Parts: sequence; C-alpha cells; structure tokens
Amino acid sequence: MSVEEHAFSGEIGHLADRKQFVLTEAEQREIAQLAQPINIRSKATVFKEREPKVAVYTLTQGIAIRYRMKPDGHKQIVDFALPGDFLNSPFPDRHTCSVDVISQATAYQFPKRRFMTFVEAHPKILRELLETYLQQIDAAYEHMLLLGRGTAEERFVEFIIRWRERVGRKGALANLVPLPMSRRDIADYLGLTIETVSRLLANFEREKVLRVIPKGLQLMGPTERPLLFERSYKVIQ
Amino acid sequence: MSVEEHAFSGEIGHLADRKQFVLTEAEQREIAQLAQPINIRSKATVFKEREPKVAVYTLTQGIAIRYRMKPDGHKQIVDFALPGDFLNSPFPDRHTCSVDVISQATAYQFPKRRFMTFVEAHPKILRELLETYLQQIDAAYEHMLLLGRGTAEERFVEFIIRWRERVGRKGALANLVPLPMSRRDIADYLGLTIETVSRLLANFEREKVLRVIPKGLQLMGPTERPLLFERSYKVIQ
DNA sequence: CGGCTACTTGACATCTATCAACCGGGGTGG
DNA sequence: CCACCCCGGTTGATAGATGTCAAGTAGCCG
Repeated sequence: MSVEEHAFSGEIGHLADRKQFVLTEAEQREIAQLAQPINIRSKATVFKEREPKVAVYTLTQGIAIRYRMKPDGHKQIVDFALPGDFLNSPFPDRHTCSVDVISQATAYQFPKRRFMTFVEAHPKILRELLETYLQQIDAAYEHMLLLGRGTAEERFVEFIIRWRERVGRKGALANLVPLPMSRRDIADYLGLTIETVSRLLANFEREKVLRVIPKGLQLMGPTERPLLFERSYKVIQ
Repeated sequence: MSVEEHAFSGEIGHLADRKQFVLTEAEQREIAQLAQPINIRSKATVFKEREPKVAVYTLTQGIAIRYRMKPDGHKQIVDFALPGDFLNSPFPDRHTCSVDVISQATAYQFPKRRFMTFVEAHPKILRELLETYLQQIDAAYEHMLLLGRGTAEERFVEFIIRWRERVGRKGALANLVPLPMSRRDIADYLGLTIETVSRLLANFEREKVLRVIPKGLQLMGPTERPLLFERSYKVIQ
C-alpha cells in the first residue's frame, strides 16, 4: 500500500490517551443512567465560552477543538479532545472555553447537578477527576511555554510529537501521523497563521524530514535531524 | 504624599484573590498540625519542575513566580503566587513547574501523604480544592490566548488589569499599581523581552496613559484611551 | 465539468528580538 | 564620606521572524 493510499479515513483515537477512569460495572451502569448520548453534526459548536453551563460532556466519537476567542475573532485552541476526553468540567457556572467538533461526533451529556452528586458520592471518582484536572494544568503549562517562548518551528515540532503520542497510544508509534484537523486548526493551536504552518511543512519536506500526504504526514525516520522523534527538553535530565 | 514617595515597600496581597478556603476552627487547628512553617530567602528556588514532589506548599508571605523553562534557559512564568495561594498540588508525583520567590518569603509545608489523607477525609475541602484547580485551568486558558494571539501591547495591558485586580482585591482598585517583580519577570510572564516591556512602558508614558514610578505604576485615569481600565473582551457580552 | 474551499506560494510589511551603549541608584569598600 | 562598581533598567540601531496581502493551485463535491 502506497503512502498516498493509506486510509486515514477510519476512526482515530478510539480512546483518549489521558487519564482513564477505572470503573466497576455497577458504576458504569449508574453512569449510563445519568448520561444522555447526543449526536453532533460536523463542525457544529457544542457550547461557547461564558455561556451558562448546564451539562458536562464526554466525547465518545470524533474529535473536538477546545478554544478561546478574542473579540476580533482570533482563536486560540487550548486542546484537541479525543473520544474518552471530557469537553468541560462541572465548575464554574459558565463555560471557560468553547468547543467545536471538527467532524461528525457523538458525546455523553451529563446534567451538571446529577454529575456532581454522583461524583461526590464516589470519592474514588472525585479523586480521579482531580488527577485529570491536574494533568490538564500540566498540559496547559507546557503549551504556555511553547506559545510564549517557542519559535514557529519548535511549536510545530512539539505539536507533532505530542499528537503522534496521543493518536498512537494504543499501539507502537507510527511514522504515518494522521492530521484530521485543518491547517487553520493547527495554526490556531500553535498561535501561528495558516501560511506559516504551510511554509513549515514545505521546509520540512524540502529537508526530507517528512512528507505531506492527504490528511496526514509521513515522518521520514531519525536522520541527521532527529527533530520529530524526541522531545527536546523532556529528555534532558 | 507625592507619587514618588508612595511606599510600596509594605506587604501587598496579604490575601490572594483566588478561591478562599472557608475553614472551621477545628479544621484550622488540624491543618496547623500538619503544616510546617518555613522561611525562604530572597530569590531562592522552592522547588524545580520534574523534581520528586514530597510536599505541598502554601505561600504565607511574599510573592513567588511559578514557571517552566526550556533547556536554553528561556523561562515562561505561568503565574504569580500571592500569600494564600498554593505553590503546587498533591499530584502528580513530580513538580510540573518550578517556583522561585522574588523576595524573602514564608510558606507552610505539608507532607504530601498527610495532606492527601487530610483532604480525603474532608470532602468539603476536596471539593474546594477542585474548584481551585478549575480556576487555575481557566486562568491558564486565558493566558494561552494572550500568549498565542495577543500583541505585545495587549499582553501588557491584560497583565496590568489582572494584576491590579489581584492586589487591589481587598479595597477599591487603586491607581497606584505596585510592581514588586522585575522587568525580567514581567517579560517572562508575557513571553516578551525586557527591552520590549521597557519600550511599552515608555510608549504608555509618552501617551500619558500611566507614569512609571519606583516599584510601580501610576495609572492616569480613563482618558481618550481607557485601555488600562477595562478588559477588552470580558465586557463584550 | 464547474465551482467552492482548503491549501500553497510569493512579495512585502511589520513587529519584536537582538546587540550594544548608556543611565542611574544602591551598596560596598577604600 | 566619597568613589566606584554592579545591576536593573532604558534607549537606539538593526536584523530576523512571522504576519499580511494577493495570486495561484489542487482536491472535493455537487
């Protein structure tokens, strides 16, 4: 199968790589009763920042972007959500970010009050929730470092490394990295313009670090430029 | 008293503006037994990111910077901590950011295990902790938007507005804004260089938006440029 | 096949970083 | 007590990275 034929059309990220909740069967049944499954049509907005929060959502299929906007329309994506991820949290009373799905998607919708009473009745879950949020804080700090101090190239490289880890979590890390999101989404995640993202890709391709393929990238293996295969500053110490 | 004589040397932010914990006397006594008060000398590092985490700290006096570093030494400050703020969290096992104090400071040190058992025995506190972390996530998203999509001027203005709100929380918002941190710290918070920060201040001063005074700023009141007195996009809707 | 949208590419402008010199206050040592 | 030095801050000249604007291309869907 040639690279171009490689089908990225299938589901990716069946499970998010984030903190996984370990639930007993009883708990799962209980949760299923709380939740209402919903369909979200492609590119729809699930909720907007500052809107009153009536429910907590977990994504079950598809990919979502979680972002904040300036009044001039400029967007900063804070996170991509994969199936299994929460789209929001039970506090505060208003949404702290907006969420769009990038394609047809499904989610569970938990009425906020019921979600909280359930969680508070299950200390184990509350604690896991706590860990989830602390992971998010860690991720946010990492992203802040990137946005505040990274060059365009560093931002892009970090993005690919992290994204590859996330979607490849189930098996080995593949050299074919699916990119189901648009260039605009990548740019909005990295705090860059689509033109800059496009040029970065062109540069990397020229340097034989990767190849741009439909809806994804093919990484060319660690050569003289191991760039895309290690986190520069995670490995130091 | 002239502006220049205004003493910013006193304590600022006796209480952080963040989520305040409401504790019974019994709880306070219990907490006091868990905690060990410690002194931190000026500019000292309390802990470094990725170090094993043995304790949870709350700041009691002084101001701290919470930051992450790139291997090249570039720093991104994620937060300034005021008295009453946590410097870290009980998870994960390693610190997710470094903390330095910008002047002599004191803190409470809670052995991590004891902190967790205490918190888990007090669901009310656990829940408040949860809210605290969600506030931090909100703040981090806001900061990401600023770093990814804000111009140098927008970053600085947002910083002043937020900082003024934090240190002025107890009383009315003053037009004298103390800046106990160095230009380097401000630059590292905003993802800029000290030169750019310096030039921004010079510009604002030229436009009569503010005056630079020792260890602080004097805001000149909403003129034709209300700039520093409202959050541009909080007010929209 | 045609038109739309997403993406790419090029020319140019602009913003912020970099490099370097300079200033000023506070502390220190002669 | 004064001079010096050091450090933090400011200012200027210049460069470089990324944004902006505009044109062109390619893939996709009707």
